[in-house]
Amino acid sequence: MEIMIDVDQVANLAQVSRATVSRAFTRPDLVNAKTRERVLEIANQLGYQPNQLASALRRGQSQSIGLIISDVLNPGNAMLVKGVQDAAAKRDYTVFMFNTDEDSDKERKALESLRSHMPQGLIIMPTAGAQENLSLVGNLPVIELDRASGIKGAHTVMVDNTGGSRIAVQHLTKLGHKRIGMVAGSLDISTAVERHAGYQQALAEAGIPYQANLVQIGNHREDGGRLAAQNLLSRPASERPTALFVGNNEMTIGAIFAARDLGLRIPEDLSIVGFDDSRWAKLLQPSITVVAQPAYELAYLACETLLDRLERGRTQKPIQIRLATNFIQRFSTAAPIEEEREKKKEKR
Amino acid sequence: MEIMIDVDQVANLAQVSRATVSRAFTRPDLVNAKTRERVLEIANQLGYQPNQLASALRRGQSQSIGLIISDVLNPGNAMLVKGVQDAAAKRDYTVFMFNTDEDSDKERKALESLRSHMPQGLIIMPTAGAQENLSLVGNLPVIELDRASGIKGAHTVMVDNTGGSRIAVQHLTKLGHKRIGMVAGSLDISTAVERHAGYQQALAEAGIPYQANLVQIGNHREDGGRLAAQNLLSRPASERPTALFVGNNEMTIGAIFAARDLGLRIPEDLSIVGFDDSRWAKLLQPSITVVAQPAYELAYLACETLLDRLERGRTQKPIQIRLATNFIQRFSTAAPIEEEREKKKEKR
DNA sequence: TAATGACTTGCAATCGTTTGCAGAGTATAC
DNA sequence: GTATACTCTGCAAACGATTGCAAGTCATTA
Repeated sequence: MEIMIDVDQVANLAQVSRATVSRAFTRPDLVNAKTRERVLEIANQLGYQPNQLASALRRGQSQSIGLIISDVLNPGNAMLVKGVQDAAAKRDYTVFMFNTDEDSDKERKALESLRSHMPQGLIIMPTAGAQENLSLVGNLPVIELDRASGIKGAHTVMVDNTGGSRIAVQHLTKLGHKRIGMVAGSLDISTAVERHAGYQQALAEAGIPYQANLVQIGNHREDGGRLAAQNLLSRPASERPTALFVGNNEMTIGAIFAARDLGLRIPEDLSIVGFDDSRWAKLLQPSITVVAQPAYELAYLACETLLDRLERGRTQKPIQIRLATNFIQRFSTAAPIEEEREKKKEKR
Repeated sequence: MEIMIDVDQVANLAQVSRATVSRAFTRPDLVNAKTRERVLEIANQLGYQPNQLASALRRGQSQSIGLIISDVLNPGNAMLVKGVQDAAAKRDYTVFMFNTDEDSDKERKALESLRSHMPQGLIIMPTAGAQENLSLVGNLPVIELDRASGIKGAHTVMVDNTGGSRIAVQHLTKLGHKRIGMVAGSLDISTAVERHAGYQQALAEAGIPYQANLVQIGNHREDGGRLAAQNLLSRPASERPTALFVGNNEMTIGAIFAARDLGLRIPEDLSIVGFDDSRWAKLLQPSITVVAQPAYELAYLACETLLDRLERGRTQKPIQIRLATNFIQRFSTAAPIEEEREKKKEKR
């Protein structure tokens, strides 16, 4: 990399000034067609590429954006990363990625670090403390991805969590389930709140009273889901939920393990619906019914929206996009056993 | 972000020169304790942070490294990303990540784009065309992660693919399998070659002749694995392998589907061992026996190695690190059925 | 008292681009 | 032939930090 060649070298060989070389790249219309060709030809031969750092410094535009995500290890988030990267690459932007691991402090550090790189915009999946942290970035254009920080007037690109959850739980009520448990995420995260709301709506619609003790909060990870599900499933059969709606992919794994630990068969003894699709949901036997999110599209769209905004200038109204979720019925749900018995009685 | 404050603003308020402010941050020993404190105090109040771009430009050191990986969506790769990021963050380096999707052209583009950001080093999971592409980066310090590009004298940090595969296949031969198939990756990738070599070694040790037609090449993805496995498993029972060793995680999924399609029970009719551990390998019933890779550690180590090299200067000899794999025996393998019969005969 | 040295600080050049301004050259209109 | 417009190019000043060099202060030493 010590062999970097700069404008001057190209300029010398092409017998023009530094300025002309620069313009040949950035304002082709301003330079004579012949000279431009000559310059580009020589630049190409030498393998010249404008130094982004210098260019960004001078223009005050870095041609890069920041991406702050909670954890790449979650396959759903990896999708988000990919979507953003692809959209950015398509328009020749570079992305700086940081992981917060759901930790507000790491988020603040990431923002500080990011700031000194002069990104032109930011896509963030905010942690619970984002509201405060985001003041650090001044008036940098920000798009909140997947969740909302709660900042008023923020631009957001999210899925319809409430609607998705509602359909999932409707599916369960239609099967005849009356005691439907939920393993919810921590309620300081907007997605968790919305999914919980969808659960409540579907219950209400089915005329089933909401029982707070059927909702357990997990920590968004496998162990949290397992604990929460254990709590719900180890109750005596008459109080035990016959179906479980789980608020994200990792916790669904925990819930499945909990069911297995207790010897509950899926779907005979317990119906399960999870939020987020995944490799294993398709692969398991029985495969798991889920609310799938268009994660890639979501992220791609968020990035495009951000870049549009950067290039077309500020918009007056906050952008707030919601993408629909996709309910995928597989084989982890069935009518509850009591229900079966009642049907048999009726037939006689 | 338009509210960026620069050295001069701090300098003015602190009644010192620009130079002193800069030195207060970068060479604290060179400035009087009292002034330094005053400067830092004021800088802190204003929320001043040195502009990385300007700093990098002037010093010729960007405090950043590049990371080029084939695809974040593969959970194994996501681990690599996390490992590199964590190691880099710990030492205040920023990482530029690019995906190649195993496409040589994208790799070249990534390298070009990277170059203009003046990274100080590069960690790359090379594609098949990397040997050529890497000439683009001049003498930038590079570490090859997970695979080798084939460039002589390159620095590499990889796992012991051959040894790991050998143990996996030994496990199968010890169970009594004679016809062991392999779904291998494309042989222009070093890991695929090495894993295939381990397979051959284990067969040789068990006195089983190598049969080329028991080895099918897949494309590293699920569909490729499925096709390859279908080919092997749809043969008449007398020619069909009783066990399968699959070269990576995605293809293992394909192989499992292929087995299911053909109504083969695991492990009764078919034993399976995969390379790479994963969520679903633990979760499936039966859970899948695998060769696990220390992906996070591998990446962390690769990044540390690179940064050490950057800070301590060039090393004379190429660094070549191999980490051991971990064989995890689960429930997807068993003795072949013929073997069982023979045992019963012996008992009489 | 003058000289030596240690310790601080500031000046100004520099990193590689971009770009406002002005000047040179050519073409068009009167 | 002169005025006007237009096209193209170069000069030199930025962008925001770092750093070699020189100069200033002060204490110590001969």
